[in-house]
This record gives sequence, C-alpha cells and structure tokens, in this order.
Amino acid sequence: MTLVRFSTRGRYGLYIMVDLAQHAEEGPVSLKSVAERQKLSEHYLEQLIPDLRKAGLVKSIRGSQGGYILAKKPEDILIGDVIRVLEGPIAPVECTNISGEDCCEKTNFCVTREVWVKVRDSINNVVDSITLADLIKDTEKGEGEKVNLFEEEA
Amino acid sequence: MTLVRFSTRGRYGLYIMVDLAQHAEEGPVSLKSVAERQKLSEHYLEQLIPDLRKAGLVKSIRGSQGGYILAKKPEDILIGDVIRVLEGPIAPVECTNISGEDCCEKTNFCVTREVWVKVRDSINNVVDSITLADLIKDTEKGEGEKVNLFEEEA
DNA sequence: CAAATTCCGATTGGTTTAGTAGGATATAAA
DNA sequence: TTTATATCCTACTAAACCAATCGGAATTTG
Repeated sequence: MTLVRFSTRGRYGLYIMVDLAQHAEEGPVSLKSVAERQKLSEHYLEQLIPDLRKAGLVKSIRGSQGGYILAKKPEDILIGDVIRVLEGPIAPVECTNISGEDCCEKTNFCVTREVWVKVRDSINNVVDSITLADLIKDTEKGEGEKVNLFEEEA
Repeated sequence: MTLVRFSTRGRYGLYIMVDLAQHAEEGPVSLKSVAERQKLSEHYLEQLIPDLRKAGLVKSIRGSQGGYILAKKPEDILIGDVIRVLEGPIAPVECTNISGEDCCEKTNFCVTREVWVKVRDSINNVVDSITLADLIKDTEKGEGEKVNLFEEEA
C-alpha cells in the first residue's frame, strides 16, 4: 500500500536536475559523478536521462569530458515538467472520459470523477508552481558572482 | 507509466461507499448487489470491505438478508478517510524524515522534500474537502421525504 | 435444515518497478 | 592514432505489487 506516490523515475530525475543545477559552473556534468554524489545506480540514471534530453530539459555533450548541462535556466524549469516527462501525465485514474456512455453505465465512475479531477488539478498546480531555482536557492554558493551559467536562447 | 494514481482499492472502495449511500433506504445492502450494479468482482470487493468496516465507515449485518450499511451520515464521511483506509497514507514518497542525517547526505532528497510535502498536503486537502454527500447529491431521488436513513450516534 | 450472506486465508497470473548487462558510438586528451 | 571517458541504446531479470480467484468456515433468516 502507501499509494499515490511518485516512482523512482520522477524522484531520481529530479535529483539529476538539482545536481546539474548545483554543479553547473563545472561545465558538463557526467552521469557518473551525479550517481556517485546521489548514491544512485549510474546505469539506471542512464535510462532516465534520455527522456529529459528529448523533452529539452537537458543537453548532452558526448565523448570524453562530456556530460550533461541544463538546457534552460533553473528559473525556467518547472518541477511539473520534469515529473511529467518521467512519470507520464499526472492523472490519478486512467479514464477521464467525459461523455463516456459505456464507462458510466457500468460503475459509479462518473459520480466519483469529480474527486479524481480535483486531485489531478491540484497536483499539477503544485508542481507547476515550483521551479528548479526554488529548490536550489538554499544550497547556492554564497559568492556574489551571479554569472549566468546556463544557456540563454529563444 | 502514468503515475501518481489511485489503485483499484481506493476507487472500488469509493464505488462501494457511493453505492451504499444510494441504496441506503433498502436496508442492508449485500456486496453481491453492489458488485452486480458496479460490474465488479464480488470476491474482490469482499477483500476491501473489511478495511472499511474496521475503520468504522460501514457496519455489517451477517447472515441471510444481511449486508452492509453506512456507519455515519454521508455528510460526515470524508472521501479522504475512505481513500486513506484503502490505499494507506497519502504520501508521494516514503521518507518524510525531517532531520534525517543519513538520508540527506546520500541524495538530494532534502532539497526536493518541499515538493513531495506540498503535493501530499494538496492531495489530502482536496480529498478532505469532499464528503460522500457531495458525491451523491446529483443522484439523489427527488422525493422530499428526507427521512434519516443513516445511523445516528455519538 | 436450507439459503443467503459475511468473513477469512491462501494462491495465482500478470504487470510494473528498479536495476543489471553488454556493447556501439562519439570525443578529448595523451 | 591510440586510449580513456563519455553518451547512447537495447535487451534482460529479479522482486514486488496489483487485481483477482478459489475454497471454505461462521452466522443469521425463514
């Protein structure tokens, strides 16, 4: 039991993003170093990061001395985007069929639908109200440099 | 994928509660009839309802012509209670360790903890703001009888 | 007693999760 | 050019969990 929980995909993915943000000044960050710092399996992270890359959240630099960097400034990265990319759409039940003739004759789904919709909206609302910058602001190095370490583009 | 979802336990359990509320005037409602109306496996529902009973949400009447009735008025039954009883505590990640020395050295859990806490609170807030009465008000028989069909007690 | 029903525990098939394994491709540095 | 370091990609696997099934004991009504 203990349901309504995020899997390791979403959680580890968020750890990766936070780690990349925290080590942005070091240039490309290898997954190996992320895995060591976060005490996670590198191979498993390797399985998650393609989704982050395809979603345009990180960029990869291949080859020796390569690694990953954030594709956007932490201020512009919503936690909700990270989680949805790795966990799939946030929907507490599968059928969000509105008219759904078959569906609704069979069970009391329609009566309870209001619950699932409200839960879904509420979760999305929370994770879309927090950016990566919000999470790393406490761990930021105190030096007042304020160099822009992240890619700037359209 | 498609995570952050309720399992059938919480959903079917809520169907049961709604069905009991809708058929309260018929006296004890057998699980067989619930299962038939909702097109669900009676045996599977049989596995869920002990949790509802132990939690004081329904009462059982054994023997022939027996069945289940709501233990409280629908107005006094929070959807959150039904769901937590069947799904376990609503916590999107397991470790809610606050001080947690070990935990926090290993991963960026503490940095991301804020996210999980806010999601948890938000879900609980939603499901605790809806009562069973809110769900059945649309399907209520239009007759203006307004007899109190549910057990009244301390 | 017979029928209807709750009650209880064990088992099972299937899916998902989390992680492993092995290697192909690309790049920097020696 | 060789070597080491990376990303990249596909498959496989062990364990856990979910949803459901099965069989039967206990209780109550008629």
